Amino acid sequence: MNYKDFLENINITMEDFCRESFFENRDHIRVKKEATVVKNLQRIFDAVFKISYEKGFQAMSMRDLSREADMSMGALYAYFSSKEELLEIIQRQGRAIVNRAITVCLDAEASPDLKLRNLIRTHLYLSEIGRPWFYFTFMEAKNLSKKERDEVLAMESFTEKILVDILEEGSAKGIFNQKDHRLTACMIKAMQQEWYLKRWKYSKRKISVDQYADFVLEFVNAFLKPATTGPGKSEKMEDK
Amino acid sequence: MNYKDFLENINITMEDFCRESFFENRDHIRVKKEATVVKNLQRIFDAVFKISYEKGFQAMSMRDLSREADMSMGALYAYFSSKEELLEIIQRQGRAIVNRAITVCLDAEASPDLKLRNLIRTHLYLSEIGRPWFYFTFMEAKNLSKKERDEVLAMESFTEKILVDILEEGSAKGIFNQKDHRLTACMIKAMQQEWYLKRWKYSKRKISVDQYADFVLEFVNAFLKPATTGPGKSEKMEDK
DNA sequence: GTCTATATACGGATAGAC
DNA sequence: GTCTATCCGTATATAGAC
Repeated sequence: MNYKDFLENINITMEDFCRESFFENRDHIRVKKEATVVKNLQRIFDAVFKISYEKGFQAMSMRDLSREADMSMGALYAYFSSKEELLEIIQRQGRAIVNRAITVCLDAEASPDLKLRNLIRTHLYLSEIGRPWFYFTFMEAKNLSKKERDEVLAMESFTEKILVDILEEGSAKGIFNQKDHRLTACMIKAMQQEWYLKRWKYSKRKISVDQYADFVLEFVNAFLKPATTGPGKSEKMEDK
Repeated sequence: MNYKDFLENINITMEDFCRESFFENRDHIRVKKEATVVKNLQRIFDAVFKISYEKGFQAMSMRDLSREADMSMGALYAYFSSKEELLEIIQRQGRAIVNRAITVCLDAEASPDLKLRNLIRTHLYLSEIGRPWFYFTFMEAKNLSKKERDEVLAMESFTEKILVDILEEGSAKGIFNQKDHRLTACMIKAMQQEWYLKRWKYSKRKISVDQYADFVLEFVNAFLKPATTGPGKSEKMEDK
């Protein structure tokens, strides 16, 4: 699997994001025509991501947003009832999509090393498509209400747990080493986050998400390789 | 070296931080008595870190700060001329201290693997002492003026460069492998950042900074170990 | 040196015209 | 559905008393 394959299989665009947001929140959205809502939500969300990337969600005024999205204040408030609700809608919708994509990519039949490879790639590719959202969520999580913040933490635990389960399975089968699986999972997550938190750096250096993913996998596999004290299964747990 | 040794050798306390801030900014600080300034700066900075950790610097009002630091608005403004200046003072002072500590820990005589070990530990231990500052800087860098933001980026490049140099030296001497040193440096930095960005997680799990440092070193070393499959350097534990 | 009180601007949110 | 005009609270920053 590479990024191109991934894009062809999973089909998630900004438009899907907006359309789903519309269906999820249609009770609260005063405008009723789907096409209009989708079009405007797209402008709103793009503007939120852009301004938040530059100076943070808290520092973004509704007037900033109105200017960037090219809509009046009044029009904006037809789509959400408060700035906080806007934040929540974006967070919730993103979580739903990530959740779904991660769950779909898990294949109970595959071997642990394939599962791990698949999961790491999927997460990186997902964060490449939805980079603005991933960055936004990481930076703005602390501004959420307690209830919403707990959801973010639950998400973090959820993805970590999946990694740990795979590592344990591989460890039991002798494919991976017997080190601390939870810490290993944390390192993997740190490397995944690095990709969307420092994206500017990799853009500048022209490192593609595929190159990055390959490197992370190599890095992780070097650590996971079981101790090969004798002439046993010394190499290659590797690749498709 | 472990955290305890580090603490005994390097002596950096919050008070030092405040005293140096005073000397650096005495022109702009209306209060002149050192003891008073140091005491009050400490209250101010502690309060800034606390509130910013909870809701971010932008969302912190000067009234919040006044309440938390137990000083009046008027008193606060005797120590800085604007909220933005306050932010800059904190950022600058922290950078100066980190810079000094990193530079001091470099030992030109040591072997690359020792240098690397030393540098990774120093950075982790430093971020353990100055956790509030590290977290703060990461999260609030985007709120700085362009000039200050460039300083943060320069700092990032600086520490990355030191890592890359060590990796190259080790690589040349056959102690490390021949992989992409810049990407390796990025992975190391990502793992260092993980420590102060997700500190709550490790506190909850009772993982000490020493345990974390050991784990990171093990992780990194597994990757850096030169391929020793046989005579000659047949790399590739990898394919694709 | 520190306080209280206040100037002034800007924030989120809404009413009502079109 | 969208716009303009506006309400009103809260923000930063300062003046002047003590």
